[in-house]
Amino acid sequence: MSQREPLTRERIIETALHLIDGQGLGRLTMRRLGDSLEVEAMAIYHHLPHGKEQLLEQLIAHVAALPVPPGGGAPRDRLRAWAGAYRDRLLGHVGVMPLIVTRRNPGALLSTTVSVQELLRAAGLSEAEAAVGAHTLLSYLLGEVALEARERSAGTSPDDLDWDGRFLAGLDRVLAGIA
Amino acid sequence: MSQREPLTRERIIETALHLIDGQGLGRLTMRRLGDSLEVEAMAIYHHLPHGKEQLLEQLIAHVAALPVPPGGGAPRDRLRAWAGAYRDRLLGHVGVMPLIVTRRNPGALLSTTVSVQELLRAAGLSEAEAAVGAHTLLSYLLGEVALEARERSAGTSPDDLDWDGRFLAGLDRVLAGIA
DNA sequence: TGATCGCACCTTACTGTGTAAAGGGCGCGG
DNA sequence: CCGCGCCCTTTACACAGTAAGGTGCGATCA
Repeated sequence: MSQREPLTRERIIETALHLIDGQGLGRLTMRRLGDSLEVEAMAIYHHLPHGKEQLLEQLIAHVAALPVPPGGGAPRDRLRAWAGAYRDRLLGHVGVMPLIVTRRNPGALLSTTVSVQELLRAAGLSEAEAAVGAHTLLSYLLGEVALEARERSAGTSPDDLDWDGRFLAGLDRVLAGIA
Repeated sequence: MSQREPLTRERIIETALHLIDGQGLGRLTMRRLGDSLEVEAMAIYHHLPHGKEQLLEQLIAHVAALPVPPGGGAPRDRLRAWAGAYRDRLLGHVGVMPLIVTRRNPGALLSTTVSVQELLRAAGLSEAEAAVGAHTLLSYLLGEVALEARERSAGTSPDDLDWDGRFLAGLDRVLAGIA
């Protein structure tokens, strides 16, 4: 009895994410993660040979990869919708933001950027303009969420700023310059 | 002989910054910092009672506080000039970026934001518009530099992207939506 | 002058971290 | 029934931050 389900890379990552969401990035520890998985810490290395480095990389990929969904409509509207969804995703895992913004990660953010870039390209912009536009939008979005996450990670937030409104207002200003 | 100069908070912070710039944030250690200062690690606690936490806080304040300089000229030009200077400052200490973007810091970024906000206010924008504008510009700037820093912290950069050009192009698009 | 005191620094030691290395044990093919 | 290989555990190490208390030296004052 009490058959625990098998240890897999997916289960490790999801548990780690859950741990971060519940207790904060600072408390994500190999041993604690092991405890949550009902396994010794070293068992994790069997599925993630490069240890914590690899774990964090996977976490970034899991949270930060969210390309613009295909579909029709005005480019600006599609971008606005996507940006809102992306921000929600990121704010849903504020603890991972430091990793996303900080750690070099080949691919995770790239795929997202590329999808934005392609949308802009399809909307008629030149390759160069699309590249600048995508980079600008992603910079704003990540910067904004990072600032927001910073503030929210304080204790009970005494500042009841209208983050949503501020984000949307800024987003419109940025989009105006892009598409 | 070999009188070492007295240990002060300023000397500690500058040495720490130098250490980060030279070896990376990951190698900033109390003991290593002590070595650089020719002092035992615990001596630092006499000048920074809250230890590493306080040290990092001071580092952020030292690097991230750079208000818009007073002066005349078109608001947009002043903002463009300031943004370029701020980015240079941040890129001059890429190792500190993770701290700036990540750690809650009461004041350091705030004073900078406020100075931008006041410039916009003086340029004729309403309080609300100025707040949104300042927040948007700072979000873009920090996001852009964070992405840039991430990429540059890779080994010898094989990607010879024109970061400066991209930053300036994006900056103009953002400024167009603000002032 | 000599005793006293307190500042600035050092010594020691503890907890917690990531992870290398090697040891089980259990199921499965021969 | 044997041995092998996959997963996991055990053990151990170097290094992190820092609490607690000791130490020496210059300044102060009788």
